[in-house]
Amino acid sequence: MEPYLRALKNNRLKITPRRKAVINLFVNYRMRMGPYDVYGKLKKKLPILGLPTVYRILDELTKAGILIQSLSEDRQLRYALCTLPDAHHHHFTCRKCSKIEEVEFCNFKGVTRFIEKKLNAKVEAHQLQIEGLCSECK
Amino acid sequence: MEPYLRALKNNRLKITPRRKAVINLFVNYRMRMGPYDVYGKLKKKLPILGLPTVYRILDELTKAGILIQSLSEDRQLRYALCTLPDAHHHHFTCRKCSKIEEVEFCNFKGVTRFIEKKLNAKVEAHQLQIEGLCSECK
DNA sequence: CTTATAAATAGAAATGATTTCTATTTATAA
DNA sequence: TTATAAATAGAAATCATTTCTATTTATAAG
Repeated sequence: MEPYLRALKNNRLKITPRRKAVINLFVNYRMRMGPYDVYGKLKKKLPILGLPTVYRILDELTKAGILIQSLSEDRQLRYALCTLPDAHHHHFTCRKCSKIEEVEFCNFKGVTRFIEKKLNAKVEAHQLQIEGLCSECK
Repeated sequence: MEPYLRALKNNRLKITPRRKAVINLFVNYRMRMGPYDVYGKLKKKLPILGLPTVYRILDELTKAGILIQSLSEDRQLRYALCTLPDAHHHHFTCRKCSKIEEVEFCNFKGVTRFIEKKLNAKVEAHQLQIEGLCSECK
């Protein structure tokens, strides 16, 4: 918990009960959740809570490097705790339980070389979504 | 044009003026476009045209393998003509002119091996978005 | 410990993409 | 030519997300 609170401070974000509750939720549920999931789970403990607040907090925590975003199949954003905030990496999402695991491996150089040579283009960014079944669900 | 009309027939889709117009648009504009772009461009020639029709046609043409989908930064779907309907491949999108180019290269095996070994998971699908500047825009 | 201030929040309302629904029209196969 | 299922328009509904405004709160300075 402490490193996350430190991250809040580093990003000039006040430590509020709502933000702490959101972080706690992700620490406890190590899966990806969308704004409405978070809202639903927190509403029990914090009856006075607005959905726009959840949207905003998820966005702020992402900018602070505490959460990462991933696109779900319905094109809505889901969030999960990021434990590798600094290194370039990808994420594996379990299609059954929604668990997110970090993948510290990227062999994107080959594709980049191919594109820059064959298409004579400049590659600026890439985003990889990997899905499947985690060790428990398969 | 003929191969696309054949693809319509193969998918039991009637050859209608609207569908032909959408295909024609993508043949002429070799860039990615969203439903509203398509609607705007076609509305000039076909004043009687509904936006839901455009949404539906784009979806049908995608299922028929005539178009491919790509997610734009705002998480909305964009479409482009697919000239490699059968082979697994990825797409490069120019950030400036929206042109889509097909990338006949995929070195996903390395990542898959890494994940299946390290996480003991089963990889079922991957989706790669590559962006940058095309040869003309860079 | 107060207090001042900017930041954070609730709740209502607006926005905007996408889908649904129903009546009408149309492509096409017989 | 005609019957039929498929396609379409246009209005309306849906639903995620954002904006707005008044109120509350974290926190830094005294």
